Amino acid sequence: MSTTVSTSALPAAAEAPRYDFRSAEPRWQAEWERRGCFHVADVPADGRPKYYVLEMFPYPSGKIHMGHVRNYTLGDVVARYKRARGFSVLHPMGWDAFGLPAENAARERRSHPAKWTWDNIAAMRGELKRMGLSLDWAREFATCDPAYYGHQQKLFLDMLAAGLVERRESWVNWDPVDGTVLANEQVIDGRGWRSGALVEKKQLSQWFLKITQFAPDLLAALDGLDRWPERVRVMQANWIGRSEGARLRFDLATPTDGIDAIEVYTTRPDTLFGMSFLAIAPEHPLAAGVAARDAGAAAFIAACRSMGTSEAVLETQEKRGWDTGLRVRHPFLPDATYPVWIANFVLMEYGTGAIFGCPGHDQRDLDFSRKYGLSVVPVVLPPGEDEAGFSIADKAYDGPGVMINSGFLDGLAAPEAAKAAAIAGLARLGVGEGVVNWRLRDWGVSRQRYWGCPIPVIHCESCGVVPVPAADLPVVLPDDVTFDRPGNPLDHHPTWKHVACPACGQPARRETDTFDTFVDSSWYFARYCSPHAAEPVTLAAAAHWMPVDQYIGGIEHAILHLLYSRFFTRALKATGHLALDEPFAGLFTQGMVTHESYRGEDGSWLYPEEVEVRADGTAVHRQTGAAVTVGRVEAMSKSRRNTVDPGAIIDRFGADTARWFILSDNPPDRDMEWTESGAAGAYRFTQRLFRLAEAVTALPGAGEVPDTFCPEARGLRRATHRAIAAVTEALESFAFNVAVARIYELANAIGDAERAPDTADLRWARQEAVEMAARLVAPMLPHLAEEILARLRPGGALATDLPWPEANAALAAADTVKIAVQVMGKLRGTVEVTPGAAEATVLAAAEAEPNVARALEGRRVVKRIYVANRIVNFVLAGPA
RNA sequence: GCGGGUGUGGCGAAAUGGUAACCGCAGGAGACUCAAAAUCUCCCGAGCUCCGGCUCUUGUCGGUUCGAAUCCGACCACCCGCACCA
Repeated sequence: MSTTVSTSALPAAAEAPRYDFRSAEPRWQAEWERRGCFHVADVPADGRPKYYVLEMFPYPSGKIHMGHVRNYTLGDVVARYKRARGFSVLHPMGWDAFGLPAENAARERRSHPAKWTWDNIAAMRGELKRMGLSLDWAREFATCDPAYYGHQQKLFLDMLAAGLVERRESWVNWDPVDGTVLANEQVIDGRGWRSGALVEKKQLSQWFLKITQFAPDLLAALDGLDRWPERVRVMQANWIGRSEGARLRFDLATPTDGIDAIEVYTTRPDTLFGMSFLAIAPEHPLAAGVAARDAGAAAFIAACRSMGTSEAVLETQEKRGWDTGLRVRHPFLPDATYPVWIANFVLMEYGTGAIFGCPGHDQRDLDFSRKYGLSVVPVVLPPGEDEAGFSIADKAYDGPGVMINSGFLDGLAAPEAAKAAAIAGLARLGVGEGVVNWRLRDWGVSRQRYWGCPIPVIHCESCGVVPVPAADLPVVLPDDVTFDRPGNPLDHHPTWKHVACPACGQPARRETDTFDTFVDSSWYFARYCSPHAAEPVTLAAAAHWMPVDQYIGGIEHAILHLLYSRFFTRALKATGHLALDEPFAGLFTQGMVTHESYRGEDGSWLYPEEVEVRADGTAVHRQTGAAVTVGRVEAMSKSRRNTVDPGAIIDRFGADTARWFILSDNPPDRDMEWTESGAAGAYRFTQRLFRLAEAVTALPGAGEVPDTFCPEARGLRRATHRAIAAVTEALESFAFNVAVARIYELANAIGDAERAPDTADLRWARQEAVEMAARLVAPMLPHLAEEILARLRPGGALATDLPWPEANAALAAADTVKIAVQVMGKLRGTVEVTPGAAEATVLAAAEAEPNVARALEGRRVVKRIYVANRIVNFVLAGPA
């Protein structure tokens, strides 16, 4: 016989639970709203210290998912806890509302992106409100509202005036069928993800925000972000990618097409004497000239261009090249010349788009040289090798050593000393210099889309690019657009783009590109400080609330969103809109929510609610009874159908249960597995806590604090005050699962006290314990906490408004402590003594413990270790 | 390849130099019940046991220490990020 642990084991609606969350949760949500509990002013005058809690705002897809529930639960616990600790807490919510899904929906369902988006927002707002989050809803905004994006246009124009914006040509992935630019991740196997058309590399004029201008500071300031996860800082540092090297010029033996030299960037100028070729990127200007004369070169370049940019292709791609026939002179060896190749592994976007090849000490260069029979000269001798016997086989050596075969560098230590000498040598000759290079590139923000913030400029034939005058902002998206043909609807609109030039009044053309949606999310945290202000950011409000004290979201935003926001904050400072550099003082990255996946006999994915999982781990289809294969536990995804709908969970168990299970399961930075049994267990606890509380509230009041307490009452008070201390510590350190465990212990202690004889002092202690339990769970189970406190103290303060309880250390202290007694590090017994007992007393008791005494018998004790209130260890002489 | 992380009962985990496994989930036994659900009680790392205890156990091997899940070194496995970055 197998029992089920599936949804059928859940309480039927017919049996009324004693704690009726269905009536309590909406009732308390309405009460909080009525009292304005979570509302704060833009610039508060109440003198309380501020705390800004922010969770990454959601994209309005139409439904919240478990990842949202986890994210907003974590943030809400922090917000409610900090509020109880006396902070004035800013905890806002809004919508990251621009983006492609709205346009796709428009194409597929003939629904307008605006309507689709606002409908989704309304639906998701309702779902979020059911979670009982302590949000200041008066601050809500959506980035697709001109009231928001108009300010964004102003910020852009100010950045433009400050020289932080540039218009320039750049290579993009172009989908010729959809008539739009694709992001790298939208190119799959060289084809557009939606049209399936072969993607072309095309040069387009695009707007760039000059994030590279801040690269040094964005890197250096990472050190100060001590409340950020180490791995996020490492990821950002890698992304910014600082490297030290040299830029140097190689003169062409014969100038060609008016070009007489090639500039190269290298991090290893010390290996210059090991050079055997020079390679340029297929997009390098010199390559175009070569291709014009050499059909083979032209064909090679064309092949590289169609190769695609996907990682999989790059990874497996063989190193290939084309000899241009040109030769360059070596800066240090005027008589030596080297061939110039076009190579598929040289990137135009990094460094100068040209490298010198040193096959002895770079694996790529070695692979290339072996393929085309180029020379390999070792110039760094590894420690312990002798010069005569050392040669390079199929493994380049990139470690430290001593310079050989390198003229004036011979004998120097590689890489550092030799690098410095080589750079000095290049500088002396006037052909190169030491430089710092960055991997970070400027941020291209132009998108050929409708559903985004219009870029507020006008193109005039005579005046060039003219900013839209501030008085004409916002530049509002037209409503009457069609999606019946490919390309950007803004560009197709009959009238929208035709305007008079603000400078000369002649007919001109509006910019029809819109911003990358990452722009929208790069300053929303600042707008929350004064969401209704006439200016984008109010300095006084931002000065009060910024930075965000605790930011919470997914690790998937570790680089782009967080880096862009850090850049934007600096850019806003440079344009006078903000007065700080770092937007997020503390960052927490949560793990994903996962679930088992299920497949039917025909291999199709099944939703969890279609499946009945038996206790032995096998599963069947609920309707058909057919066998179901239980698959891996994976991140919830629609395609695998291993999703659980938060709305359904809240219907069945209530918001508190969903919150409690999410918090209790494991540490919040790890992936958690959503299970039906775990959710049911959390539900049982909410009922149990309510029942324990009700048993106490049903008793007559216990009155004044008793003078003395019986041992049971003392024990309960000890459990209560220990729980206060432990839960406080756990919440401070984001160890919510530990906080939950300590609350279970307190509940167990309350349950034990129920079975002890009912004395007045125990009754008092039980009331104290129940009250404290309610206040300790309030950040996690806010509705249940209110319900319990309202019964315990009718007409009293809301749990939401009570200060955080203080533990009484004297009450938490134990009457006796159990001390472990070890002999040679092995546990042989325990002794119970009063806390702080004299060392001699404890040692005597330890030696007298029968099992310890037996272990000590006939042996000489050479050392007695005593750690107060913890442990005794006897060290014996000689062998056993 | 480089960088970061993780590894503890059947499962999620706790303990960050001092009695390994708190708390929960799953499981087992019992109470209540005509019965079930709910609830409550007890058991629950492995092996041995003369029932006093003993031995083993935190990925593996070594080291430091009176004492190591915890600190150090080497290795193994898995996860994540980055990458022809010159």
